[in-house]
This record gives sequence, C-alpha cells and structure tokens, in this order.
Amino acid sequence: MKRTGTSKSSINRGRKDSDFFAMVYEVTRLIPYGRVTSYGAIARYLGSGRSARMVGWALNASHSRPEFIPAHRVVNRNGMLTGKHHFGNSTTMQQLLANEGIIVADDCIVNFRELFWDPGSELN
DNA sequence: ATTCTGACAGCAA
DNA sequence: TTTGCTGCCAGAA
Repeated sequence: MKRTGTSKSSINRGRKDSDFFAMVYEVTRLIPYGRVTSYGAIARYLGSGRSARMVGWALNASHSRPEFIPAHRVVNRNGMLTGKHHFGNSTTMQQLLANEGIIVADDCIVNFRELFWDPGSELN
C-alpha cells in the first residue's frame, strides 16, 4: 500500500497528509450539538498535542468551506471564546452557543467542564 | 527558499 | 496569583 509520505497518526481516513485542516474540520463537525471542545483536544486527537495553534488556524480557513463548521463549539482550554472575534461580529459565537443551550458569561462558557467533549475519549 | 504569522498550551519568573 | 516567553506545525507573503 502506498502511504503518501508520513502517516503521522492512524486517523488519516484515506486523505492526504496535507489534510490536517480537513481532519480538523471533520472532528469539529463531529462535535455533538450543545457540546464544546478545545483546540488542544482536537490537536491531540490528530496526533500533535502541541499543535493547537494549527487547529485554530484551520478553523480560520473554515469560513471558506462550503459546509457548515461548528467552529463556535471550539474554544481554548479555559473555555474562553478566544475566536469569537472571527465570527464576523463578536457576539455571533456567543449567540450560536446560546442557541444550543450553552451559557456564555464574560466570554467564558459556563459549566465548560460538563459540556466539554473530548474527541479522543468520546469518539475513540 | 526564507520569514512571519496564527481562533493555543505549557512552563518559568 | 498573574504576566510573559517559548514551543509547536502549517500556510501565506
């Protein structure tokens, strides 16, 4: 079998290695309604636990994606809506979360720990 | 090819 | 405790 270059992790889903972004999009889409996760969790699930910045960068490109990416369900490890500014209006992200029953106070998700969804544990 | 940036996270002071 | 720097990896200029 021809492994296109470096297969970093088992989860390549037959995609090209350069589809780091695609993997991020997939995981992000897998986030259940009303749940949230962190950049680091996704990064770690992808195999590079310390490439959390890449996750955010990928989500930045998610705007160019034809499909809907629930990027509002991805926050930093503090549960803080650090990327809300990228949703057009600074209130869009909070509204989207509130629409799913997620309470956001002072740009922080309330009960973040309860709503946290770990792809590595939940998905497996 | 080289340099800078980026929606983070971890560790040091 | 808070503040700041570094590490990480990939894409854009």
